Amino acid sequence: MQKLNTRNKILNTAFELIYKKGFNATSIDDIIKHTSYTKGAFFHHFKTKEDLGIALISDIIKPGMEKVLIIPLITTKDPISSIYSGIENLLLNAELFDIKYGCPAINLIEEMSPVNKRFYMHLSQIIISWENAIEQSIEKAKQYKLIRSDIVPKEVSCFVISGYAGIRNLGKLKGYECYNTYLEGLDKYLKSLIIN
Amino acid sequence: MQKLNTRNKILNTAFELIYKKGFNATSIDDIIKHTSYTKGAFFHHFKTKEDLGIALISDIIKPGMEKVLIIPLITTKDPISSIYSGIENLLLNAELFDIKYGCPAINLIEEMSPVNKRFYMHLSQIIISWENAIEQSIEKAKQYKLIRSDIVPKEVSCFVISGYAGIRNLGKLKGYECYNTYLEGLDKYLKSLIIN
DNA sequence: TGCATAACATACTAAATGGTATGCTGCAAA
DNA sequence: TTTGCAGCATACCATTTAGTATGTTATGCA
Repeated sequence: MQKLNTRNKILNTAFELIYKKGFNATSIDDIIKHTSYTKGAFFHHFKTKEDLGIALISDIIKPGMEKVLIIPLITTKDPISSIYSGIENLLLNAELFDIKYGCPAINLIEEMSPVNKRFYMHLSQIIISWENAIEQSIEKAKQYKLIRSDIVPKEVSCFVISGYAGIRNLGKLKGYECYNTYLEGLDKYLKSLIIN
Repeated sequence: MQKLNTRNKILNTAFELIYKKGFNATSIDDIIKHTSYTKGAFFHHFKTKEDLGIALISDIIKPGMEKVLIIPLITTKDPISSIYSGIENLLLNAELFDIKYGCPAINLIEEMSPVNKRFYMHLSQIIISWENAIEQSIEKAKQYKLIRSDIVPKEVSCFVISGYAGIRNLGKLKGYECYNTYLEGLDKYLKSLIIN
């Protein structure tokens, strides 16, 4: 559990604001206005606004994604349904998230990865970890004879991850209805991999 | 064809910059610096920066999406392969686009639709048009007995559109390789709808 | 206890930002 | 020929921005 020291309080506040408004559109003044601290505290704990963004990814986003999407995949005995339930959990059960604002990680990929190398590197690492976890799950499922032998792990991970990223985008326009529609589609797709 | 008057020159320049850097991160000064005009010209043709953004959607993005994704679907005799080829064209053959910067429409949905009602309305309209075109194509394909009767049009449109949006996001991190991987997956998915 | 340093607060700055006020110029209509 | 206005240019402005300079206070440690 995260200790609620000053740094983490600022970080959590920044996370919520940046999640809802975007990184560039959220000012440092705006962040500290939502805490009990001042600019001195902010720049004592973070050298630049960019550093805050990177800390946000490392300390909040990355652990959050790993907890829901990656750890379960490593430990499970049922890889296919774990791929599904990780995404389902993230879509339906993440209390901090609001469908209107999508997924913090995907938002930052969209906004920052093309224009900032540090953001790009750190965000890439999260997605690569997820990819690897999915691909290893598929391999595992192959060994267990759970899925067809002609399935290409990299294709599945690409299809699953882009589907998640996309529904987070579409959800901003269409609301919860499309989450369920997408989850049905994902379920059918994953089941189509299984040996009959 | 767009007449290259002052307004359209500014609009085209703004489109390129906003496409690459995002709406908020692109300043009016930056836009006019890339044209032969000044701030007076800008505010003569656009009341506010927001108005420029909306004009960008109406005059450039919407017609572009309609031309590649919607018009072909309305006129085709082969709905399923037209759904595929529209996306393939947009991914591989749009010269103005760079995989690093994704899709202008998807970018604006991500950045602006949660925080600006006018952006939300105009961008929604584009996606709804695409949805409708896909769903009507699926209906048409059903009538032609090309696809299974149990296929739900809304599910297909949701799956296809979110897939496109998602691969635009993932592409920013992973480059062209994943476009081809995704297109293979899309092809397999669409063919799974066809009657054997 | 004394003291160094961490942990903040306050006040400030230079640059950038969206937008305005005002002026000039050429052209079309009367 | 004059007049009005579209189509710009120039100069300006208030606000916001990330970041700094300089303090003050708390705290751990010798």
